[in-house]
Amino acid sequence: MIRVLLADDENLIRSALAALLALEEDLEVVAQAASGAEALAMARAHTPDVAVLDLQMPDRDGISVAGELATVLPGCAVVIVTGHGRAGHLKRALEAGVRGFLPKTVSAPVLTDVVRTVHRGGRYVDPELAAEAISAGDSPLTPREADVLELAAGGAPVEEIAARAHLSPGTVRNHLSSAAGKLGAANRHVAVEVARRHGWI
Amino acid sequence: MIRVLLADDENLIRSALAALLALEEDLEVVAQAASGAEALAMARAHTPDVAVLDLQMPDRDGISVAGELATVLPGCAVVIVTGHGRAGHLKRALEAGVRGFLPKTVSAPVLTDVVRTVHRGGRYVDPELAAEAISAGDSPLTPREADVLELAAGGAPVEEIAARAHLSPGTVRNHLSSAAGKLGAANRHVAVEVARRHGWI
DNA sequence: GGCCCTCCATGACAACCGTCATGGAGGGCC
DNA sequence: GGCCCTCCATGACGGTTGTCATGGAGGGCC
Repeated sequence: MIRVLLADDENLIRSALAALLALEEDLEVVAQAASGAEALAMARAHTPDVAVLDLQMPDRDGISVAGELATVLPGCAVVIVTGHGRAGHLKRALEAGVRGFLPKTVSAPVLTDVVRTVHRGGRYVDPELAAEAISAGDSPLTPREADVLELAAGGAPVEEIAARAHLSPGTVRNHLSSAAGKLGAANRHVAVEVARRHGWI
Repeated sequence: MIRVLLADDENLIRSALAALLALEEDLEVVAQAASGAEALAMARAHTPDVAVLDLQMPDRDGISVAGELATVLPGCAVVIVTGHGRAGHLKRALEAGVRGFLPKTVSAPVLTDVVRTVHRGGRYVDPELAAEAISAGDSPLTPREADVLELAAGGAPVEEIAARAHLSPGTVRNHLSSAAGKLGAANRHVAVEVARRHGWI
């Protein structure tokens, strides 16, 4: 019997996934959590074999939870499930020791199979996402460019970004321009979109 | 026995919800669909009693599907389920004849109860969302302002928006400025964010 | 009809943003 | 040390954007 921890902030989805996993005879959902912090607490309390984490949770993302889980409970394999599959997230997840990475578009049997696979010590990442991650490669943005672009994500004017980053407005414009050029974007706003789509910010 | 149609583009979530509903003795999932068009086709073929539709689907949103369903299959009650609950969407959904409206954060028993409620002819909207919709009120944007703001959503330059809307660039700027003013936004990009958050575009 | 209101459309002006050229700071390599 | 490279920072220039004042079109109301 594989003991599973399930974490997702959307109660309906979490309950539904629990119902789905419970249909399998060799799987048992021993704990559920609605946030990253709760997931860690539940993991300590119930020592599950496999943790299935949603990527997006209100307090912290599933990847940082996975990273902490790797030190707290090394024997527990982690599977990340996400609505929007971004190549950058996959890369960060694998660096954090995640053993399975799936978009929510996969069919139900895939999830149960992946839970079994990672429990046996195997790995699984969605083939389409893997291809995208390989072709996309690393982020072309320098650290400052990524910082500034992130601050620009809310649509803030340049001067406000400059104040927050402790930079001259001219420097901010330059970083934004450089980032937009690297991302093939006509202006910083579409640059933000592109970077988000790739998981680079 | 209540015959249910389930539509959601994320296969995993759809399967999980199906498993959840199948646990209830008085509910039966008679058809599933991964897109709006498929949902309509399935509805014609299987004449379900209740349709549970995701708000966001690749081809068309759940509300437009609900509107068409109301004419094609008047006896079928519609429940909309959504990840991000926006007040504007709720309003549009009710105008389209939707009888139930839920965010995915609700607990599992709520969904099954709502399916039963709408099947009996009742209605249900999430209380928190209802309160937000009432306090938020109608969109303050004029039709043209909403059109132009929607075209600006991708970060396109003004001239491109003007070409698509068959307007002068000056007029486009004016509409954007007016919309931003009404929304309390410093520029059109945050205006887009605000309008999206309220479901006005 | 006459009046008022909102919405739509346009152009002028100032402020903002993207691009360029330039130079300093730090790390890898011979 | 000397060289080269990338990253970071700054200011000047031209195009784009946001704001304002203005006027026409259409609908509701007396």
